Amino acid sequence: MCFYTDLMFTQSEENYLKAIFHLEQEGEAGVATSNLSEQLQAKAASVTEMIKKLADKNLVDYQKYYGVRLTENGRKQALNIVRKHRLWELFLAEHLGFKWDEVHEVAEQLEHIKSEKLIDSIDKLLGYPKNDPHGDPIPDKNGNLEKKNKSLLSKCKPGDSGVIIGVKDTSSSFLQYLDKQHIAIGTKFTIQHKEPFDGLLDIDINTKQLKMSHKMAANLYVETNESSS
Amino acid sequence: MCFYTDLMFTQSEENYLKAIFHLEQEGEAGVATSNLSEQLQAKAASVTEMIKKLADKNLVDYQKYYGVRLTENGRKQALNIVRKHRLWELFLAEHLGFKWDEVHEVAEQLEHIKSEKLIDSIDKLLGYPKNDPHGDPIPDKNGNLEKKNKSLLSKCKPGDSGVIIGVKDTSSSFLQYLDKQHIAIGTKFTIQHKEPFDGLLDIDINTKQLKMSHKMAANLYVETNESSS
DNA sequence: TTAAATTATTAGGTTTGCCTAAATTTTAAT
DNA sequence: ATTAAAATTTAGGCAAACCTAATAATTTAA
Repeated sequence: MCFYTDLMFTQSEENYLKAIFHLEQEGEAGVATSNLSEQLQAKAASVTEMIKKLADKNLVDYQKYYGVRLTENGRKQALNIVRKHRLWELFLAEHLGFKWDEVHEVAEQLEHIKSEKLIDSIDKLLGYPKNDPHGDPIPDKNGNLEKKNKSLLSKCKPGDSGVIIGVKDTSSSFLQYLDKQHIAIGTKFTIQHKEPFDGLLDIDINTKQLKMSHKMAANLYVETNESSS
Repeated sequence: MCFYTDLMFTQSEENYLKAIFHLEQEGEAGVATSNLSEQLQAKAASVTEMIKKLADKNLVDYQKYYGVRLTENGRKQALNIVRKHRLWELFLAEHLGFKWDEVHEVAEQLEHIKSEKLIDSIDKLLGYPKNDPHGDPIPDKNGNLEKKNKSLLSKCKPGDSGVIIGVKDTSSSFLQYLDKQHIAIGTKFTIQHKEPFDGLLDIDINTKQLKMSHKMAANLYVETNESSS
């Protein structure tokens, strides 16, 4: 029984909306079938099929062969799912002792629970938080998403200092690697030296001096007070 | 990806297991297709079909035309779902301010989330509780279900006193009616008089004298110190 | 600019879980 | 004991969401 004029969506539809949203965030205007196919671990043919369904429901604009974009309504729905996902992640971390590399998988399931009261209560319990355990912003109830101007640590220059505010790669292996190095959201750093050849950084972090690979730096979002130069 | 030799079940399969479990509790040895059909709001033909699938997976013993019973493994799985349902109900009530008539619907969804760590954490957070908000016992991790000897208030005789320990009907309307009368789990009572004609009770409850219909009394589980008679 | 390679779509299948209608078995009543 | 009623199962379909294989459009590169 569904009392809403506002339709409800299947888990699969929700996953598509979320995937399109994330790929749009990555820059492309017009998300390609192949990218969705990869993101969703489904064959391209399946993606085309679902895209058509979403287009029929006015959740996406679709032009054959030229990819897909969220409509305003589609974006609103996607943001709501992202909101739920990130709130659940934070709940798991803060109230149930999950580590930041453990929250994603379970949140993938919890995000599909249909109860406005439930998610609003979780939001309240958490104190209307702004960011999830990976530093990603949590959309508010109205779909407003804070757009912090974050940059990648790999773009910083010697002399720059700042704070880690997020991770790009959220894989368990990367997050556990960060744990091992005691790097977390909020950790402060100063760049001492950057090797021109391979981008290897000498970086002050946690009162220690560390050699950080370019690959690692390219997966850390930072907020900097740029050095005067 | 499923790492368990122990299979995982679809939501629908889980709902069937749970429904069979509940109907077995109601007494019948051999749950009828028609009862499952009613409980699950599905047509009898659909039930027969699913029963066969569960029988193939050794979750139920099935004899055509003579109903279905859980196997030992089926019972174990059913208890696990019941456990999750009741823990979620209590979590919603205790940590998110849900009223006892609001918890069931959401728990119906949450019970299907697949994460042992999640439910164990909730269990721990709640302090390994023994009962859900309706007074029903919560199976432990090993599938042990406390079997309290509860009886119905409607079976009590004048002079009996005791405590409300559970509700049989868990519909919103009944639960809200109880709220209105300030009757809850733990509420004490003494029966003053019982009308032979229609079972209407004069009952001391909440320091007030109340007329309680037989129908209402037949939906309240109690623990009594029977009057010496 | 045209052919080859890549990408996307269509066509036709599969599985799950539901349905209706028809056939069968059990149960109840005379 | 027989028949009518009720319950159950079988048979055949449908929609969702996936798949493979074949076809078509676009892009790239010679």
